[in-house]
Amino acid sequence: MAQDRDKGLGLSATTRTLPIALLRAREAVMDRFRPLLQAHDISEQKWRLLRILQEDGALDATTLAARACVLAPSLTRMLKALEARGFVAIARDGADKRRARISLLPSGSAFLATVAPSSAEIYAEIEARVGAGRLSHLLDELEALTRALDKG
Amino acid sequence: MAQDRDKGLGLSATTRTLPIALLRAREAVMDRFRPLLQAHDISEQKWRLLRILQEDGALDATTLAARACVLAPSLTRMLKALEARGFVAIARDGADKRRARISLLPSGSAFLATVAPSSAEIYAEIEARVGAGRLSHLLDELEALTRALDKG
DNA sequence: CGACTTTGATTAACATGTTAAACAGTTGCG
DNA sequence: CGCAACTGTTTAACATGTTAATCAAAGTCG
Repeated sequence: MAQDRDKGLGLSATTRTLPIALLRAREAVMDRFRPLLQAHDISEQKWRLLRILQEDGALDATTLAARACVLAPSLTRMLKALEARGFVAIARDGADKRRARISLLPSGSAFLATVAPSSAEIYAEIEARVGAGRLSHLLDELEALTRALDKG
Repeated sequence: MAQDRDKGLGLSATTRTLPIALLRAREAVMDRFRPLLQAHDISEQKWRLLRILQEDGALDATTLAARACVLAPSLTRMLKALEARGFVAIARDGADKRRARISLLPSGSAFLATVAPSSAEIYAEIEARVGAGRLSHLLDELEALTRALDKG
């Protein structure tokens, strides 16, 4: 939109650019969750891995990395930690021995069950603050944006 | 929204949660900018610092960190690199010697001018793909979300 | 079959995120 | 004034992001 642009460089005002607006919004959201995750000694990224595994079942490393939005090297390191904690198992695929098959162990599942209620509570608080309809609409728009940019 | 919830833990589907949706959207956007920033040997975060300084003028470290969404320790390290490259100057405030005053140098300004056209071009491509009205609306909603969560 | 390419995962090296601690400068108050 | 609390920045230590390089296992093609 023309009114978002400055005169000098043809760039939008920083508050009206997707990279910064998305970053600030995400920080505002995560600030609400960080105390909970910290209390349970789990990072935001590892929590994401557990959530994806719980939702999709066992996955190979590449798929898990893509769904959780982490890069392969980060995944390797985090999986070691989650394995050491007894939350996941890492096995080699029988058919293709390059592939790692990551699965959620019972104690990982139990951990999810422990933290989930507080997490849902925080999310409900956010939903109440923003408005359920508005939040749902925003998620739709974010999904549309992602799809519009993802390929092509 | 009820249909976003699973039966087991009371958590929303990962694709319908703000943290992951915002992360994926941001990744999709940044994937478009990364090649440009890489070609000019500047990180996404340092580019943000330069943009904020250009927009707001000289700032103290705390304010700059808040606007650019970086933490103080990261800022310290990045400013050293930007100072070494001749893009910014770091001076002590006269009145309060604890405060660092960060200002954009001419060569930093020139660098911004060099990269800006390509950046604007990429942003225009995104705008065309998503739709200008839709994008503007999304930015409004993101700003509203951030404000709704930022304090209280 | 054997050399070449490709693929999935890991390792390496460095930048940034993140929390806690240190440190100097400032403020408040007896 | 002098000491205690506080503030802005830096340092330290470790986790994660990021790219390039490595490695083993599959696939390709002669």
